[in-house]
Amino acid sequence: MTQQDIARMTGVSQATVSLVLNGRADSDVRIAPETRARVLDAIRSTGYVADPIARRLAARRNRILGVFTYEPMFPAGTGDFYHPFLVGIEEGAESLGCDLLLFTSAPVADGRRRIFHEDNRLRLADGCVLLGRSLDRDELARLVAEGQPFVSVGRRDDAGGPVPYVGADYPAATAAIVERAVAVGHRTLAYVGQGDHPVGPAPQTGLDGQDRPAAPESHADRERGFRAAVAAAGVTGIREPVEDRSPAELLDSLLARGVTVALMEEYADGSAIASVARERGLEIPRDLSIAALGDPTRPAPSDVDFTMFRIPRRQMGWQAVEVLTGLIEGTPGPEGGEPRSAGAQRRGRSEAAARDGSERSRQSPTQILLDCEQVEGTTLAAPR
Amino acid sequence: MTQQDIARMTGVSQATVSLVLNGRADSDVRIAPETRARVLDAIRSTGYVADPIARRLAARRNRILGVFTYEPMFPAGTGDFYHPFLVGIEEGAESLGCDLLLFTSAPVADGRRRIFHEDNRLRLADGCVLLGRSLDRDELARLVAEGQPFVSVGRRDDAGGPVPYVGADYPAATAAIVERAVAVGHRTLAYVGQGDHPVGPAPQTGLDGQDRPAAPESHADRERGFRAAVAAAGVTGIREPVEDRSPAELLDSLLARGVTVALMEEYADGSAIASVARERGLEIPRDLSIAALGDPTRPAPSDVDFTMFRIPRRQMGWQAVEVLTGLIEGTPGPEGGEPRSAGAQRRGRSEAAARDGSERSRQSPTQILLDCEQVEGTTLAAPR
DNA sequence: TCAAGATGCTAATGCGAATTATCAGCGGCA
DNA sequence: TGCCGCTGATAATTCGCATTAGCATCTTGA
Repeated sequence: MTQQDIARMTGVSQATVSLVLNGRADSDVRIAPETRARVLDAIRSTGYVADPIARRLAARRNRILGVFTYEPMFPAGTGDFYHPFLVGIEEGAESLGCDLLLFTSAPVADGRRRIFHEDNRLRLADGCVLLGRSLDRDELARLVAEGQPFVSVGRRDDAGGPVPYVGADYPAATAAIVERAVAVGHRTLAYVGQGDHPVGPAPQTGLDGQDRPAAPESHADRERGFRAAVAAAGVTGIREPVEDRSPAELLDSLLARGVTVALMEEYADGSAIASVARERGLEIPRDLSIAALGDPTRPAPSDVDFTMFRIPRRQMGWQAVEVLTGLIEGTPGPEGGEPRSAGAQRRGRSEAAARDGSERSRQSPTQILLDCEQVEGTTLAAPR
Repeated sequence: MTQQDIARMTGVSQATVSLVLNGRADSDVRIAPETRARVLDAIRSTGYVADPIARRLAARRNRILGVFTYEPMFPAGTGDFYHPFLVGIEEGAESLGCDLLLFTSAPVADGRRRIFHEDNRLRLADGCVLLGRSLDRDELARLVAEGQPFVSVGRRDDAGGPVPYVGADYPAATAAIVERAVAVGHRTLAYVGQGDHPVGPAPQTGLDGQDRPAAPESHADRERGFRAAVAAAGVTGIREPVEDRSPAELLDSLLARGVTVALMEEYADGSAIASVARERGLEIPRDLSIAALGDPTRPAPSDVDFTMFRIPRRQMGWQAVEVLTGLIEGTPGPEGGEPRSAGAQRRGRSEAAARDGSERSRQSPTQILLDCEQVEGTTLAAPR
């Protein structure tokens, strides 16, 4: 079944079938209503549908959004951390009438999937959503350089150009926790997380050579928010690394240094500390306050009602799709214009609440930070 | 970047570039080694990759597998019931070097997504995996009729022809539970599930008119296994519907009828019964045994260690992909042969353990039932 | 009555690759 | 010399659809 077949059936030309199919009714394209009806009838009766592949080849657009994840898409080990992002992405795609292409074919090299490889299939999609704790800088740079439309879920430092993203406002959310802690009387706070990289207000792009992998932006942002808030409040901020130490050792160190509240980069580490503390007969908000800086990335027991903030993961996914389609539309299509396909009419476009500042221009912003939801919880109280 | 560009750069024709790219070395296609090298160099230095779309148009194959779900793909309400299937599907696709296309663009009509609709995008993929408790018969029939390569995750009755599927062996798993119950002394067993449809050994295709929707195969299969096992053991099998009754009413009915063990079609209903029973001071294995016939489909408390069986969801997903690729390869491609694309070489094909009987022919089976894993649990004991 | 516009549709072309038929050059052999 | 066979590469075609220039035919208006 091709347009040619339909054309023969109805005694018109293939071009006419295409025009009718796409509901073209411009002034320079005229089809008699009865002809149109005849063709439509034939289309309906045969159940013909245009071959999306051929369509894409000719029209340069697909209504397919790619999704690339560095980790497996449906992971077993991350406690469904990625799941909410996908929910949001799916919602976004659905409301826009797009299909989602998961790049499961990307081969794994050096323990992670690679976007670019021989037989790269990126171009199958109109654009691409990137998911993962830390994205490869070089690949990111190449995407930017090639002008491939893409969006990262999660803020990313520039990579040879601004990287479009929809991220969570970790600095603000972390600062808010700090402020809450200070408000109830804490004066010695610890930031407990991976590594102990120097963190400045600016993205730390391998100025010092890229030998040591930088902390993922999501971590660096939290720490930055921590430092700023601590400085602003004039209290003591301590940095505690988690690697290579048992929860018990970590707890010892915290107590030894006089820390009264620990801000945990990773929820699961918070659980571990809490559990060790309990074993020692310590009581959690009383002897040591703990706050988690986000949802668990690794599976963690949920018996403790942590003081924390929640990452708006679902919304991030859905807004990422918004931004992406914006980018795609900005990219010149067939002749620098909007694609005309009738089926491609956007349905249910929402007014993506862009918070990144004023609506400075007609153009929608490509870098968005969303607020995190503060959770009261019961693990933060006045220090003894 | 097109093959044409590469061709100009190296002073050869587009055809030559294509031949080199695809590593063609047949006897009727000869390229001088040095020419080949020159072209390959150019390809590498420019980072050129063939446009998958154009490739598909010409070669008629994609390495894209479609995934269609009747419910939202990443649902919030099903307690991640579908998640393991997707994990398996992703694994399968990855090992085969295929991408996954989620048909999120399928519009919803009458409360469910439809496969067939104007502007159908099924053909984007080489084949399609179907996911969902109950698939639409008509759509299934149409898929069969059109010869579209597809596989259902979960057994399906014929629909105008055999439906390829990878399902769980519910009859056997349910029968095993019955046997375990009988072995410890139960004589009056209840099957508690939706509806109360007559169930025969054969698929009940609307002989009686399709007015009343048939039970989904997954339910019918369990019930069939139940009836058969009960009959074989010579004990009493009772049918209890769950709809329109509170767990309390259901419990009353079970006890009134002298049931000593309840086999719960749906895990969550088992939880509900157990909790009501406890509230009344009944003890669960002692006063009433309960077994769940599969993993929870709806979110359910997991505090009870149910006697049950587990659906091999992940494996089902991954085997479905296996079956699907088998079907796709069976379907004649360009000229009834195997596609030649160099990139399309299958990697990591496994010996899909087909249990559906002997290897009767070269052709791999398209209807597979996998064993469920029996879980001992603590909710089945001898009756008082 | 005739140019000027509408109207309705089609031929032709291109998208980027795969594939096939064909062609030019070159030894070797009779 | 002329024919054959072999090598290496290319022109041409195809896939199914979108798009545009343009060709008839039919109305108008003056």
